[in-house]
Amino acid sequence: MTPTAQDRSGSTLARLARLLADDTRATFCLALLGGRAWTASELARYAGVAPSTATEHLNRLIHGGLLVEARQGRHRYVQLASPDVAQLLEDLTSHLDPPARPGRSLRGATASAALARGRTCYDHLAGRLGVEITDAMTRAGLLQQRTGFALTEDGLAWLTGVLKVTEADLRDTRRPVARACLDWTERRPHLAGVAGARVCRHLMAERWVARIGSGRAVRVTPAGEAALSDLLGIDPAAIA
Amino acid sequence: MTPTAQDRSGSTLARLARLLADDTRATFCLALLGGRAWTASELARYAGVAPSTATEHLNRLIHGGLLVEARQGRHRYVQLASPDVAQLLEDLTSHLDPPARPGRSLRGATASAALARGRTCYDHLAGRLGVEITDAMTRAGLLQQRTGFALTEDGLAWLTGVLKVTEADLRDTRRPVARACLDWTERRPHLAGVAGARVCRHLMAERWVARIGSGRAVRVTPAGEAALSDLLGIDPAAIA
DNA sequence: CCGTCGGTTCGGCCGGCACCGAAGCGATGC
DNA sequence: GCATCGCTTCGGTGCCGGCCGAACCGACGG
Repeated sequence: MTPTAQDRSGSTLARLARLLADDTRATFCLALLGGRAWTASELARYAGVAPSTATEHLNRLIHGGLLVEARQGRHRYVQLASPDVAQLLEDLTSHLDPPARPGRSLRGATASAALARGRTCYDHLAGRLGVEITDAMTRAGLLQQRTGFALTEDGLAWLTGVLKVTEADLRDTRRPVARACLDWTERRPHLAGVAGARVCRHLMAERWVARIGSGRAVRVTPAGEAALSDLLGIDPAAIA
Repeated sequence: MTPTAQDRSGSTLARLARLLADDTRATFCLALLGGRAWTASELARYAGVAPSTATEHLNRLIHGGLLVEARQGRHRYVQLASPDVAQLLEDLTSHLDPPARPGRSLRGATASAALARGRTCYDHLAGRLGVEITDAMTRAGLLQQRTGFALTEDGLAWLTGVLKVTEADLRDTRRPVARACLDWTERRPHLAGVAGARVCRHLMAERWVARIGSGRAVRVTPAGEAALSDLLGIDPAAIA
């Protein structure tokens, strides 16, 4: 026990936690976890606070390094500062209490059902869709989760061959190639990291999955159902 | 944008963050991240608050599910509730600002130097020692970090053969066998998960590493230097 | 050029909460 | 038995920060 020599890290941890310790700011961050940039007033309306209140919160989040802004004309666009921040938020949400299934109103129920079915998690896919793709890749021997979480050699070849991802594109960033992201609704791991981002980008580019409205939710297109069934043997019913 | 249908998750995230959003509570949690159980007054003295204040904080942390208590006579021992909570704290600390090298007083400098050299991170090893072991295992082909983070087949055999860990002991828990834990001082990944815990337990049991005092810091014994050099080819100078 | 709109600044209000000291309580030890 | 010790409970205090509305500013559009 070192009475006086306690490292100053407790207070820096507290400072970080304080940024997320408010309902409104937490709501902002989770909305931004979808990966898109939002304007200040969009967020204000979404969270149900006055514009002036939203301004103060955004200032704190930006100053704290969680968000970055891009001003365009009279608009102030904000988004998560980096994949690092996105991972931080994923980590936190994966430790939250059970998702609380019900869903009160019909609107709420259908909206959260859509999120549970498929959504973006910053730059990769999550929800039942994300888990299903991960499981299919594991069954196909492209991914192994027995002694950790990593692509196999076949998986690496699949990414470069089938998805046309270059080796350099996978490698020269400081992020891990593949990591597990624990799904908040499914309580199961799904593929994140650079590989997860590339899979998501490819599926979006081919229009196999598309965003629903402006939120985080995504749906699989008819062409996507066929392609996923073809590429990974995913039963369309599993992701319907 | 769904004005009213925002999922209630923002407020549960905020509730979790609020538990860590206070200097004193954060200091408690980081102290407990060492893995040992502390009494209430130890923590109070360590954080520099009155016993009554510590009681209130502990109640909140326990009620919030981060800590569990064990009462023995007039003592109240607390520790982290689960490896899950430990991982949550690791995740958070790995996203903190740079460690701020200096270290003002001599006492503070030597104490934090000891922590940087080697420490426990709940149930596995961290600091330069943890990173060095991880790197050595990677060089020896026991671990691969190229396409993710996982033990190799050789690594699995090494654990069961050399470290006498049974397959069942590695498998039948819900935790991943191997995962990366980003080191706060080194900014590099080191081995966590069940495998990390077993390596740490084995090294402690053989008295190759030993705790320094009652905190998180550990040191390598002379026997440990020889064993690590022998088993993994680690240069004693690298972990001195 | 003036109206509108997105965003910001400022003042003021209010609730929550971190802290302490004093008093109380059960366990321990002499 | 009494003194001590670890912990808890309870009042009281003070501060921090989340919220709003009103006024303001700059960008845009007719």
